[in-house]
Amino acid sequence: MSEDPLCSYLDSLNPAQLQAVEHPPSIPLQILAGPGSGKTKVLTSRIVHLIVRHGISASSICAVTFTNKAANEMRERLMKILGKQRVSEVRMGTFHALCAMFLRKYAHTVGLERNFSICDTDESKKIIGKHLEKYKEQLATQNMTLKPESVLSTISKAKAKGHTAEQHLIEVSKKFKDLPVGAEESFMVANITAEIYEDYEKTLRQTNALDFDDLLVFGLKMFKAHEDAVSWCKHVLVDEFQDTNITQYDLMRTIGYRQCVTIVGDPDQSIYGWRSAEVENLAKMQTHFPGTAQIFLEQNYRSTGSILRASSALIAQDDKRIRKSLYTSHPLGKSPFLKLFPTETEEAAFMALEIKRLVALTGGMLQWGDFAVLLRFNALSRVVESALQKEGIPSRVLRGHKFFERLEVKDLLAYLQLTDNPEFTPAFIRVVNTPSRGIGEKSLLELISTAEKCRISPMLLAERIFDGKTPDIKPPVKRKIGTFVKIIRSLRESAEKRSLPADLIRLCIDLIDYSEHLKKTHDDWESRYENVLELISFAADVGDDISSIHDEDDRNRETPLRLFLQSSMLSTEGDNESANDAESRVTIATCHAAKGLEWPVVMIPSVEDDTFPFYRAEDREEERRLLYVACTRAQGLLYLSHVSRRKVAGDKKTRTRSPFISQVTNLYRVESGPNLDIFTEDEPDIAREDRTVLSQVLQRPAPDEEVVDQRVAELFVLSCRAGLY
DNA sequence: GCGCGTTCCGTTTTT
DNA sequence: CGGAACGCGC
Ligand SMILES: Nc1ncnc2c1ncn2[C@@H]1O[C@H](COP(=O)(O)OP(=O)(O)OP(=O)(O)O)[C@@H](O)[C@H]1O
Repeated sequence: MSEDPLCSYLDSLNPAQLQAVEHPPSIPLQILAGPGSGKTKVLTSRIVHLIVRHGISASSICAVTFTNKAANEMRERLMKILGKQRVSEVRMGTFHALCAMFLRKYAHTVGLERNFSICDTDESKKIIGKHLEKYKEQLATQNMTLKPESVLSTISKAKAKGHTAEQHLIEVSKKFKDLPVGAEESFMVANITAEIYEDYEKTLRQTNALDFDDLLVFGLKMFKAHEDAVSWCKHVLVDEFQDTNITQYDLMRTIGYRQCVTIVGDPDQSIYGWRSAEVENLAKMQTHFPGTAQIFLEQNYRSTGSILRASSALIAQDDKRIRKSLYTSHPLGKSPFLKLFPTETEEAAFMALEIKRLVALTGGMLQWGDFAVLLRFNALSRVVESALQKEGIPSRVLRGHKFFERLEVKDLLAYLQLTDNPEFTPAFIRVVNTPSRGIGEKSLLELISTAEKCRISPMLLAERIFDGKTPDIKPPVKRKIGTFVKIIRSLRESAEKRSLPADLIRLCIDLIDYSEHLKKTHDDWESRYENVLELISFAADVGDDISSIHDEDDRNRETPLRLFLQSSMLSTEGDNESANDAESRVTIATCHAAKGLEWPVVMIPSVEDDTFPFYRAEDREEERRLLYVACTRAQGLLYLSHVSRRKVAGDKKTRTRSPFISQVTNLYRVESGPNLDIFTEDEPDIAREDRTVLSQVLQRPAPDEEVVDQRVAELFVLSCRAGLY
């Protein structure tokens, strides 16, 4: 074995993994394998191999990850082998981030301004809601209503297939060509939706904005139209390929035009069908890339035998799936725990106490950060959070992009968006009267319609009124709008001097006296102000090296503000959290957010019917796969629980155990004896040999038995006291 | 135009 | 039960 990481990166790979890493770069490759088989590890090693063995320059490699977090982790792993400089040259990120990055540079090739804003789902809904008003009466004649989110979802699905508004309209008329009797209403809805799609696009273009799907659609257009945008690319690698949609697939094809592509994926882990992901892309790749090779990895390195056995039994119930072999050389370990509790309160309390018990029984081999509670949806986190808090266990809740959706964060972001892109009217509407300046609905509507008549943006109109270049509008606003214009101009001036985003936020807070505004308008201003501070610290952490294309020419570099706004729209909470922070707290997250991650101990509450599968789920099998993904995040111990009665939407509902689990236990009851039960109801008593198994699976030193005794005694004393008072 | 009280509604999953 | 939307009175 060599000490030099540039030589030893192949050493820890098994034969199949090695074969995948060394596979000829010019032959398209699919690495298909179950959870924990080292797919991501192989992808990372392959990048190193392409660079050091095949002499492909780092800047010619495009690595697509599913989340920003995954990109950061991969970057960190690569850093240890390749060094900071070279890693920063690899074009790495999500499809969305990569597209955004290149669209800044080549905006003109697809008719965009370089300072385009990214419109989030909330703003999109508002835009659609506005357009929807026109169709209210028409809908009312049929006693129908149409929700903005359903329109947006249709539009999003169309964009995921690469359909423009016009194409979508054609699709609609095709679909309804032989109008079935009784389908008049859905035809009307489809038509109205198609018309709104057109209106919505117009608004986005007018406001110099792209929505999330547009990043992909315009990115694809740009890569196709402008050869310079793709000619740098000598190899494309895509992680979590089973969850790509058609537009993303086309992006891969376009960027990987040299046919040098490597993808990794696992059909059993496809859980984003609801977002138009298509597993079929795997088969499609075989036809579009002739000679595509497949490599299967069958050894799981992550989990104990019994966790893998239970998970495999679970996914095996999906009878449409292709069977796959997956084994582990790890010991069996403790059977996954499956238990019923009366209500969610007892369930959560159990998890908290069990975490404490395990920390003691493992003599500190397990810390808070080694535990994850994985949920079907965010709302389930409430009880868990408070139960952990009550026991003094530190935790962090990964709420995806929700942090950036809080009103105090959105307010400040809107000021900055408007600073960067005065045409981004959604931001103008949000903040022109925040804090109150006496510009209410009437004035606002008047501003917007006047601006439309003059064919300029409301922001520019406001500036012109303030400058006296344009007459004031009906309810006079010149005085009131003056403060606002001055604020935006100060921010703009500072941004042009390439001020740091954190400083710009502080400046903004000062200029609008935002803390005062929060105090006046919200009782919970304290926690809201904490979010403001968190936004500042997020801004301080955004490095410009990772989110922009390196360019010697300073004039071609994006302003720090623009890069910050982009990452705030594209990143999720905890994306760039330090390992330190993650280590000291229990993680609470959704199963979706847990994709690709692993923890020594995983707990999944509410494994009930109507949760798994979720009662409104369109695709039942996808729900099963979701539970499978969650279970396979566990390395050493897995806990599933369900309750008899759960408070849902205010009233108590009777709940039953998830059918996915019942199917498995029924099967095993027939086939095996009681001791071979795939799940157990008994709380695992952690003895010395169990600690040994854990230390083996986690590759950590086993604790000193004396330390264990001491920690257990401490816990006993503490819990006796708690019992007394 | 603003602030407060009321009702009503309905709980996915995310870039 | 908790948040967003609405409506009423100032
Ligand atoms: N050859 C190996 N030797 C030792 N450990 C390995 C090996 N390959 C992978 N591992 C370990 O197994 C775990 C899972 O690896 P990785 O995350 O790459 O799997 P994966 O296939 O991407 O999983 P998933 O599909 O669940 O995302 C990691 O902790 C990794 O370090």
